[in-house]
Amino acid sequence: MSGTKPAEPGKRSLHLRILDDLEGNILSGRWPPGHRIPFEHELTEAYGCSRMTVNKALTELVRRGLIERRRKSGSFVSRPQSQSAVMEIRDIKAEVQSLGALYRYRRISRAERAAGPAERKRFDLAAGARWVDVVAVHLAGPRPFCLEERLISIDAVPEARDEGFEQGAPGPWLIAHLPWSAAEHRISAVAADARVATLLGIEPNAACLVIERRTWSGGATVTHVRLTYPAGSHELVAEFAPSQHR
Amino acid sequence: MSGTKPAEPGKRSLHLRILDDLEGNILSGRWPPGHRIPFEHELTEAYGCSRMTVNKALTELVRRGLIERRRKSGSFVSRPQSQSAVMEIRDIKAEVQSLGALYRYRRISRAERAAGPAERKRFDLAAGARWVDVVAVHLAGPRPFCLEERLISIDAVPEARDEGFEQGAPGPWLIAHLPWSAAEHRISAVAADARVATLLGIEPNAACLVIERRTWSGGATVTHVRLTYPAGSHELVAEFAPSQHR
DNA sequence: CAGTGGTCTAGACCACAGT
DNA sequence: CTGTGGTCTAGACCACTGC
Repeated sequence: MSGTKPAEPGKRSLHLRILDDLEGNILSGRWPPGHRIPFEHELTEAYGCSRMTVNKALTELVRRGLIERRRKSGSFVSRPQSQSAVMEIRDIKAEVQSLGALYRYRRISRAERAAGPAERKRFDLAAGARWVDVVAVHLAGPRPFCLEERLISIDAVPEARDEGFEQGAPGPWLIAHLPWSAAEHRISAVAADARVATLLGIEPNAACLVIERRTWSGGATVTHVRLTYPAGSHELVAEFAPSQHR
Repeated sequence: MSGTKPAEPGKRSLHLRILDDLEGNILSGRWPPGHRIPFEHELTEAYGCSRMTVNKALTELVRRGLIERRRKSGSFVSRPQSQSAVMEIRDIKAEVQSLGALYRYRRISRAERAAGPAERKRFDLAAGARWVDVVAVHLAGPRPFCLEERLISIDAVPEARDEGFEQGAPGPWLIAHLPWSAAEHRISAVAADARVATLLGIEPNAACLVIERRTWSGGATVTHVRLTYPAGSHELVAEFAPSQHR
């Protein structure tokens, strides 16, 4: 009377198929943040399986941070957490303030322009793609702390057209306007060129830490940011403990 | 007839307790890599619960990479994978070779010495703790690629006493001799001082990327390494996609 | 109070790898 | 063939929370 559904040959197990389906709906944006996903008993019916099976998929989505669950209310698509939970790249404002310094933000320039051919290739953009191109400096007290060079795809985030980014940095603004996305970080050291040295108030050729983050969703780049920190002002820390059940 | 064990108040759920117990045995080293952990039916008996419950804990251990399971044979403690699966910090040799260059390794010095007071404090070491202190250069073709400054705790890895590290780098050697451990990375940019500049064949004050990795197990630091790359020779890449079921 | 998720059971069939 | 893990079922009781 029990022990059925032995997983047909060549097929992934049922709970993985359910997981893929749900995750697909979330990552594609079909189910935006805040959306209530079907109840367990509804999924049970839809897939013709027992509750434990759908529960396994839903539990995994919780672990991945894609949904949050509340008794009596249901399960809801989470809002993407700031940047990346893996490598703690926090909000620059919070970082400066945690150093005990006064945080200030100064926009240097903002332009709207077409993506060049090299950019289109590097960032998987369609022909005719356009950027909002922002340059800004984050300050800790009197000293420049970090130079931000930001590109935002107008196709992906059309609201960026109406934003001057004069008062607030693009990063926090984007978090509220971005769908679920993947990110890639590149971290390197460079010698400051003349322009960067001027903007950061350091000597030309001084050592800098550069963090580039490319964020994309559904194949195309959504935003790209290059953060340049004078040597010594910033350290990236990542801890990899084998376990940390919150 | 069913529906028992409602999780006593104040207690974590049973599968989490089982998970903690097993994980404790692995991370403490009581169950070394390769050790066969109890079969599901044995755990079922030991905890007086159903198979699904122990399976939930074991499945989570697989997900965390702490065990591997083979039908008919059982479940075994995994060997710690090279460095960190999260941030791809690969073997330096492999990295150089993937650039198409000839890899060479040159040990500069090796010493055995007591840890200083500052080190003991920073690294949670007992009084009288001793290091094996190795300095070496990794080369890509004719050019220095990376400077390695390595400390190995003799208490944690006594076999290091018998190793000269003249032929092979400490990193690969350690992977075979280390128990499960946690790691913390610090990434920063620095200007090369005179000594580093000489060893790497670059100008003094040239920009360098520095990766420091501290590895510890059971409270005390096992090894600490500082890798210094000339700017441009090395980039750290980390991708954070929301999903990647292997 | 009622509906949802959180957890658990006591089985079951199957695939797979050692013997 | 046998023993292990992989998966699934059809229930169950409980805790929490919104109404």
